[in-house]
Amino acid sequence: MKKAPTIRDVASAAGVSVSVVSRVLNPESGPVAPAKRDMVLGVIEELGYRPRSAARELSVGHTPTVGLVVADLANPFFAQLADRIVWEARSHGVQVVVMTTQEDPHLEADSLDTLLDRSVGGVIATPTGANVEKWARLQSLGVNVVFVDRTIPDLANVDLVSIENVDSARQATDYMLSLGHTRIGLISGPVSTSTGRARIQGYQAAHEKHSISIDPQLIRDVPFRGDGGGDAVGSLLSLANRPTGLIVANTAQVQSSVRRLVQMGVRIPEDLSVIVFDDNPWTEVTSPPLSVIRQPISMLAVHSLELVLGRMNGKLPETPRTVEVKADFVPRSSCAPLLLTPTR
Amino acid sequence: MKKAPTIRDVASAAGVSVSVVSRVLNPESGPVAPAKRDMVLGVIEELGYRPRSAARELSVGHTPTVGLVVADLANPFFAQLADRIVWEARSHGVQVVVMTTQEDPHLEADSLDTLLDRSVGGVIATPTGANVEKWARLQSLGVNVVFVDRTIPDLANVDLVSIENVDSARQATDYMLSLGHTRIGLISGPVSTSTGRARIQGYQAAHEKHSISIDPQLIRDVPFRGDGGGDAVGSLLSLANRPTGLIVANTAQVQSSVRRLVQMGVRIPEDLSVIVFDDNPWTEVTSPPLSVIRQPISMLAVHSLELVLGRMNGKLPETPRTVEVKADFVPRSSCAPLLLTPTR
DNA sequence: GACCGGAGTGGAACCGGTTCCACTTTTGTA
DNA sequence: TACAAAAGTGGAACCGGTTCCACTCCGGTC
Repeated sequence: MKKAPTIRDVASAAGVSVSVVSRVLNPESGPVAPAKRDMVLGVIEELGYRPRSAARELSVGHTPTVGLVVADLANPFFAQLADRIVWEARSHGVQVVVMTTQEDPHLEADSLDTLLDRSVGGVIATPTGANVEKWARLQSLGVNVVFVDRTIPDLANVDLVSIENVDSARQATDYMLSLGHTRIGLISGPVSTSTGRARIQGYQAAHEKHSISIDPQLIRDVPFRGDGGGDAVGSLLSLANRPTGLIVANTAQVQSSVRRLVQMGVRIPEDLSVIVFDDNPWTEVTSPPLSVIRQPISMLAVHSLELVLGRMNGKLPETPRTVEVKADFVPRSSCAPLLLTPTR
Repeated sequence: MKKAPTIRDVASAAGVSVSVVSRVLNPESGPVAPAKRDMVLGVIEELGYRPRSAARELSVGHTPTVGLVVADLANPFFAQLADRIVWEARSHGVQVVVMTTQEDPHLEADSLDTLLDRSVGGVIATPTGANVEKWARLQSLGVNVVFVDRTIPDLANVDLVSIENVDSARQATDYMLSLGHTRIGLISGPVSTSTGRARIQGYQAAHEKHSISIDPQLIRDVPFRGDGGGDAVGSLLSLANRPTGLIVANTAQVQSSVRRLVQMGVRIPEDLSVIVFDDNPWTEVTSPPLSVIRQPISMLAVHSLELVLGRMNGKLPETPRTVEVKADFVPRSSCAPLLLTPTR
């Protein structure tokens, strides 16, 4: 366990000053004679020297690091998002510190403090919806914030990358209505979240277009954590006038909801047509394969990283941006026309 | 965008020296008069002061940060592992920098360099199997390395946390043999990985116990990336004397393998009994639900973090540890006795 | 009443980079 | 040939913490 060489070791081994070595390391910071440059590079190679990022960070005041604050890595949607962001960041030479909130505002607040201590240049987050003042403080200290998937409407000056939530829900609902279903259950995220509200709105819009009134009992906004999806399924299917279609618009509850359907022995699509928000690879191997709203996760990752890096380089206009990417509706065999659905 | 207060701001606002403030921050580093302590804490609170971790890191030489080098967050197994580790680390006040290798030794090498620059105190990793000298160098610079899930036998002095791979594979194979199957396909990870080898070994051990010889054609070691699982399924099922059982012991290829089975219209368990390595929640909602080897992911996370933190605090004996945790075999309805399997 | 030891405090060096500035050498131009 | 501008270099301050050390008070003990 020997200690790593420092810039001064390199300088003295190469017979130059530390300034020269530093300029070799950061070419744009000043000129170096080509011959000397090669020589220094040789010494660096030979000694296996690597600059310590803490030292650099201390003197320049910030790091090429972004914080990623995500609800839950065990949810495949967030896991894939994180995967893409980490990947994309690396290709830009940027590091990612991943934190999870488990949807708990308290933990979220902790995470933000920690990221502040690390003086990250930017944060990409799926906010819980709380901690408004904390987010604002973060921004006032110069940390660039980009929300992805969801947002907090009360917070000004935040970039947002999301899918077209209203439209996606509208499209899924529209499809079911066109198949003749008139009683469609909706399991959404909490109305305290922007995605929850938007998807309910899309659901309503489709009904309006078809001039079909909505039974409020059919809309269930459930928390992301826990087993609310399964419970909602149970409760929806025990309604006197039970729905013939179901849209699960809460990615975190898809698994729970589907499991309950299987446990209850519900036949899909004979008893119930189903569409879920999630392009989880497993949706293809259930029987039948599920119709899904496919979220373009790579696009979300690319855009959010681009935004946060753009802000960090100051290469973006002041005004906050909202990027909405299209989500595809992928029909599979979990939906059938109402005519084929026998009434119980 | 005002700049954050420093320790000197706090000191002058409180009318004390920076030493005192520092001692308030790190109580074990020296005495402070109780009255003064409270006063300084008040000023800290009032100014919203937070110590910058870069400065501390620079002077103490290391950070309470561990690097997590994982193959692929899009794989639910690793995603859950990462989730648990990040979670567990937070409760110890430790940060986690997550990197992914996508099973590429080149990217793995990059990741290690980066972690070195960050002077992390420890690394938890699922190694690709390459970069032996790089790992050794990391250790020689005082970075504690804990491998999880897999290991590199050539590398001495590394802690390892894994499931009982040999035994798990043996158990799964044994179960199938007891059902009367004699031709059991095995899709494992590459033999260049410790898990690949161990699981094949367990498969062989079970056969020996039952005095059944193995047709080498039935063992397919496929890469983690790509679609090797699906291809292996196709090829196994087109053998003249096709297997009546299949064990997928490559977590990354379960999804691909199962998808191919579905696409080919293979009836489970009538045509083929199936066991997979993965306790992915989705295995319960396929039809039929799949028999699985359930990896105790939380245990893996807890142990690996405990090991790496223990090493960082120097509270562990020198000798490397190997922790093997039991993996449960969970029988579901994807396996049937051979008698019920019609011969084609 | 002199002496000792420990609590409490401040000064300043240090960690390993970056960068400003002053200085010397080269190059280019009139 | 003379002189200005540019290229190249080294010294030293600085970023914001930690920690060693010297120093001043105390109270307690013979």
